[in-house]
Amino acid sequence: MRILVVEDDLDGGRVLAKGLREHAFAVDLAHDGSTALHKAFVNSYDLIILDVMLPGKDGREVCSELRAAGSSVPILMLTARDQVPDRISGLNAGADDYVIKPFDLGELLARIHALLRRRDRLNGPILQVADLQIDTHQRRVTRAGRPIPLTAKEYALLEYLAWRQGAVVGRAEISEHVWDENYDPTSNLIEVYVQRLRRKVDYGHPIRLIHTRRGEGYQLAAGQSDEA
Amino acid sequence: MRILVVEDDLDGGRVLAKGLREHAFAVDLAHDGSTALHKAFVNSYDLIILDVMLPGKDGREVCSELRAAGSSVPILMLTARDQVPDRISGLNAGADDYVIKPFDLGELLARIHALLRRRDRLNGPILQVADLQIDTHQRRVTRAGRPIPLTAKEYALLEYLAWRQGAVVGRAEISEHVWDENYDPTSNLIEVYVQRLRRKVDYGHPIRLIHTRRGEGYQLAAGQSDEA
DNA sequence: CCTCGACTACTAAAATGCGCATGGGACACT
DNA sequence: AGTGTCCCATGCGCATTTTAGTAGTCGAGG
Repeated sequence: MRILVVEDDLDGGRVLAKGLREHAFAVDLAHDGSTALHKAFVNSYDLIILDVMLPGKDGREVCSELRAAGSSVPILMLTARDQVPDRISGLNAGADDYVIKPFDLGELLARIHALLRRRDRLNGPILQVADLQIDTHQRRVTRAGRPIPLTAKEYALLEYLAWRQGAVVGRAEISEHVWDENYDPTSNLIEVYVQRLRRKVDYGHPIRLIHTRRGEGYQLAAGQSDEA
Repeated sequence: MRILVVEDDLDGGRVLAKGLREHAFAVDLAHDGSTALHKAFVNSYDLIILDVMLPGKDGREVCSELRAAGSSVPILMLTARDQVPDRISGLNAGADDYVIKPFDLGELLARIHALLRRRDRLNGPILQVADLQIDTHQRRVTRAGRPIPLTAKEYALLEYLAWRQGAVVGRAEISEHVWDENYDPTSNLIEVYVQRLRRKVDYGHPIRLIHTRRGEGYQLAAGQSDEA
């Protein structure tokens, strides 16, 4: 899941980005409203975290411009404690939720997941593909009841594939959602990580879940006969 | 919504079928694995409810054979309470969910709706030409229920023809959409790929779907008028 | 009805480049 | 310093794509 963090405080932004990356999000940063809008239009984010206080265009303006442009990306606003009216105007501008600074990372993550879930119309935090279960809250993966330890990137990739389960997912889509704007399309990172996931997820199981569609992309699904 | 119930206990099956019909499902019954497989191939169900305990082929076998044949129909397994390992092996065989017998009809209905909802969320637009079906998300093609494996280019060509089904599609249009700007118009690539598609799609079927319009292009359609 | 030329079908071999595997290096955090 | 994750680079096998060549079909005009 790829997130855009818009925050004028450089350090604050970096700290937040790091925290999110540890929880398997791909994070881009923007430090002012115009940059934020530009990035939001160019890339496809799954969520945008928007500080109200920004140089130039403030958060509410960014938000309403996005909505005016027809974007339905979930937006989470950050507001300072003493600016209570900001909450109201933020929601008015089209934000989906707000969090008061200073915030606890755990709470922020909970709100993020709630927004993502709402968008996906998922009923719960568990993604399931055959006997593979992914708890998106705890970031825990099990297959046939056995826990599978994954690194942040491995998890991010698996979760994205699971979120689009059944569909053939192209490399461009994967890099868009699992990596950030610095992804180098000539690298073979995706293949490397798919291979790592296979070792951990598919090894020793009768049916494979991660399928290669040569020339098209990858697919996470239960039933795939590779020939016929 | 059409459901296949596979249950060897005649009374149990009838009771379940009645309960489902009261909730507006169309229900077919099968009492053993082979019949179930046959019905599943001939008809297209929206969901299959599969008892693990069956005479002859058991539920897991039916399940994995369906998956091996490329079917992606949602499968809900019924397992007895004391056969806990069945849950695992059921999911292993490619089932999407399981319910423990004896079950409450309300709970079963909830699971059914959850699976159907998931399918709706995940299933993309399906192109259909006579008995040829193209799932554009899974990139899977079936004719008369049988999966047809295609390479990336073959699929791209077929999807484009299907997208413009009925119309006569010229070579220029095909090369524009299926190949890139470097396409060499003196090559016979299109003819080669049309030929490959015919082998896979039309061979062994009474009606041809891929038609040549001499001097004009090609056409994907069920019944073509042979004059001009 | 036959012939001819243009268009299309089919086959097979050559070339391309995708995806897999693996190991080592950069970087950060302990 | 040590551990682990992420990223980069190389080489290879092989499915797919492409090229090329021959056989076959169609339809109009003689």
